[in-house]
Amino acid sequence: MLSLRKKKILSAVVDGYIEKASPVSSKEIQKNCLQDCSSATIRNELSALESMGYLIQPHVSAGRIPSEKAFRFYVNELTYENCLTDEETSFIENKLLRKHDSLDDVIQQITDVVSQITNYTSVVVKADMADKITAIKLLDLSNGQMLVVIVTETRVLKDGMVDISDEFDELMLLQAQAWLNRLFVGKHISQFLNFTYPYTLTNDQFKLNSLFKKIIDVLRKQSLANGMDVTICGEHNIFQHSEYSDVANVQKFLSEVGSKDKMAQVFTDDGGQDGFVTIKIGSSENAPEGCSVVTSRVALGANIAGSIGVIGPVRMNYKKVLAVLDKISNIIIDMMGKE
Amino acid sequence: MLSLRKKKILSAVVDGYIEKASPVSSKEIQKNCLQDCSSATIRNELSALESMGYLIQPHVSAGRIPSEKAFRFYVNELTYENCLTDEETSFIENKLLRKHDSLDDVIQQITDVVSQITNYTSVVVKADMADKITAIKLLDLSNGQMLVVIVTETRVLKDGMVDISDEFDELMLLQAQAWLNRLFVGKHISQFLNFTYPYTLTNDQFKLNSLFKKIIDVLRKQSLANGMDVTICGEHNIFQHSEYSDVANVQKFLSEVGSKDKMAQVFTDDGGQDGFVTIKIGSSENAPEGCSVVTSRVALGANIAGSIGVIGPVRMNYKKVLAVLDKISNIIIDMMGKE
DNA sequence: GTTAGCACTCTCAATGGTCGAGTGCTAATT
DNA sequence: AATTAGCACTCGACCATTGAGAGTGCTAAC
Repeated sequence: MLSLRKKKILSAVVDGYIEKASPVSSKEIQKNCLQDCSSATIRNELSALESMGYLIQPHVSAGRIPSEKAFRFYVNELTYENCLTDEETSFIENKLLRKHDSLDDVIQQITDVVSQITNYTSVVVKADMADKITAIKLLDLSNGQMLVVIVTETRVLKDGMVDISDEFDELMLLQAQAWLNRLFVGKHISQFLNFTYPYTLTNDQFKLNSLFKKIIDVLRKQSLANGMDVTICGEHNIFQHSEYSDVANVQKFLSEVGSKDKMAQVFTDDGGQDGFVTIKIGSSENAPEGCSVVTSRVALGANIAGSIGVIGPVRMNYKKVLAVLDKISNIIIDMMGKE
Repeated sequence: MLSLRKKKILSAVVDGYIEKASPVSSKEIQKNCLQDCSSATIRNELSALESMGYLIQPHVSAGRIPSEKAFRFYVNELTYENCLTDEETSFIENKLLRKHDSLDDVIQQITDVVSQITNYTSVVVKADMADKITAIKLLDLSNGQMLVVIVTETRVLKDGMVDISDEFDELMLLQAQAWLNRLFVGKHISQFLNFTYPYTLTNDQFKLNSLFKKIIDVLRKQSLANGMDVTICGEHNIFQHSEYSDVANVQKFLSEVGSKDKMAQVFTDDGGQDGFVTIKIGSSENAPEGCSVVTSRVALGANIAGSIGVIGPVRMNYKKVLAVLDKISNIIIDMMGKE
C-alpha cells in the first residue's frame, strides 16, 4: 500500500516521537534516516501521509506527530529485536529465577520486574480455568431484590444481588435464567468479563433487556472476585511520561487503572487478535483513551491462564515492552516446564 | 497567651482558609466574625499574629494564610461538635451496621466509608498484639549475607536478609544480637516500626552502627509484613483538593501513601500525644510534608489494635474528620462489645 | 520526481501597561 | 492607649504587543 519510502518516513516519525515526545520535523527525518533525499521531498511525503490519516500537524509551523493509525502501522511492521541490555536481562533473571514461595509470589515478582524495566504500569491477570460453571440460578427474594447464584464444579457463589423493584414476573426470571444457562454453562467464570451484551432485542423485550444488563454487571463483578486475580504495579511510573504532566490526565489514568474490574477486562480480551501477544492502541481498539495496552498470554500452571502486560500512553516504547514480555514469557514457560 | 480577639481572628483565618483555600483578608474576617471593629484594627491584629508566626502573607497585597503553627493552635482549641448531616450519619450506619463476613471485611468497609465521607485518603492499620517476640537471632550465612530470624510465640519469621559484605566478626554479631534481644523480646513485632535508631554510639562503633541500621530496616519490613495489615482507600480523593492541582505534589503524595511501610509508621505512632485521637500537622509533627494525619485508636478485637484515620493536606477539614472518626469509633466499640 | 529558496504562519517567551485587591502607615478620634 | 478613616503603595492577574525561531507549503528551476 505505502511506498517503501513512505514506510521509512512513517517509521522514522513514530520512532522520533516515541523518543522525544515532540513533533518530528522533515529535517530530523532527513538526518536520521534519509540522507539521500532533501527535506523538501520529505515534506511532500509527510504531507501525503497526513492526508492519508497517518500523521497530525499540531499547528502549521510544527512537525508531525503520529496518529493512532500510525502507531498501528508501526507495531504491525515491527520485527522482533531483543533490545534489552545485558544488565536488564540479568536483572530480570535474577528476580525471577529463584525459589518462590507460591504462584502469587511469582506473579508479584513479575509485575514488579515488568514495571521496573519498562517504566510503565504493569498488570498480571490470573484465572483458574479448571473450575467450570455448571449452573446459574436466579432467586426472587420477594423484597424487590434478586439473588444471582453461580454454581461451579467446586463452589457455589451467591454474593450477587440485583434490584428488581420494577415488576418482573416469574416467567421473565425463568426466561432470563434459561438464557444465561444456555450461554454460560460449561464455560469458565471469566467469560462474563468480556461478554458484551447483544443489543438486538426488540422493544417489546425492553424490560427483559434491562434485567439482563443488570445481571451481566453482577456476573462481571463475580467473575472478577472469584475467577480472576489482578495484580497491578508501577502505577506511579506514568509520572515519568510527558503526556501525564497535567493532573487531569493523571487522574483519568489512575481511575482507569484503579478499577481492577476494568483492567481484568482490558487485559484478558484479545480483541480478536491471535498469537500470544495482543496490542491495543487507543480507545478505538478498546484500550482506555490515550492509552495503549500490550499483553502476553502465558500459562501460569496446569489449568491457570495468565495475562501479563503493561498499560501506558499510546506513545509507548513498544520495542522494549515487547522484548521484556517476550523474555519473561520464555522464563515462565521454562519454569512451568520444569515443575 | 493570645487575647480573646486574637484567638477569634486566628480561628477565622483558619476556618476561612480551610473553606476557600485562598488567603483571607481583613474585610472578610470583619464580615464573618467581628462586625464590631473595623478592618484596620483587624489588620493590626493580623500583623501581630504574623510576627508571632501564626500567619503567612504570600505577598503584600494578599490576605493571610495560616502557618502550620496556626493549624496546631486551631485543632488544640477545637471543641467537639457533631457536624455530620443526617444523611451522612445514616450512610455510615448503613454501611457498617450490617452483617460482615470477617474482620477484614469490616475494615474494608470502614476505609471505604471514611474516605467517601471525608473526601480524604483513609488508612486503617490492624495489628494482632497477642503474638509477642520471644527471640531474635542473627545467622551468618558465610556468603556475605546474614539472616535475621524473629521468633514469636506462635511463629518463626526468617525472611530478612542483610548484606554484610563489609567484614563483621562473630563477636560483633553476638553484640548486635544481644542488643536486639534486650530491646525487643517480650514486645510486639509492631514495635520495630516506630523504633528510631539512637545515633549516640561513638565513632569506634561506626561499623556496628551501620549494621544496626541495616537490621532495623529489615525488622521494620518484617514488622509490616507479619504483624500489621494496612488498608488504604481513596487515594484519588486528593484530586479534589487544590493543593494537588500540580503533578509534582500529586506524585509526592501518592508515593508517600503508596508505601504501606511508611503509612503503618505514620498511622501507628502516636507522637507522644495521649488520648484516642492523634493529630499530626505537617512534617514538623512527622506527617509527610504538607500533609496532616488524623488517627483514632480503636480495639478491633480482643487482642487486635487498630488505628483508623485519614491523610490529606494540612488545610484539612479537621472538624468533619474528627466527627467521622468519632462516629465510627463509637460504632466499632459497640460492635466489639456485642460479640 | 526532486530540490532550493523563500514567504508565511504559528508558538513561545519576554515586555509593558492597566486594574483591583489588600495591605501598612499616618493622623485624627474616642 | 486603643481604634479608626483615609490614602498611598505594592504586587499579582490579566491582556495585548512584540520579536525570534521553527517548520512548513509553495513555486520555479533542475
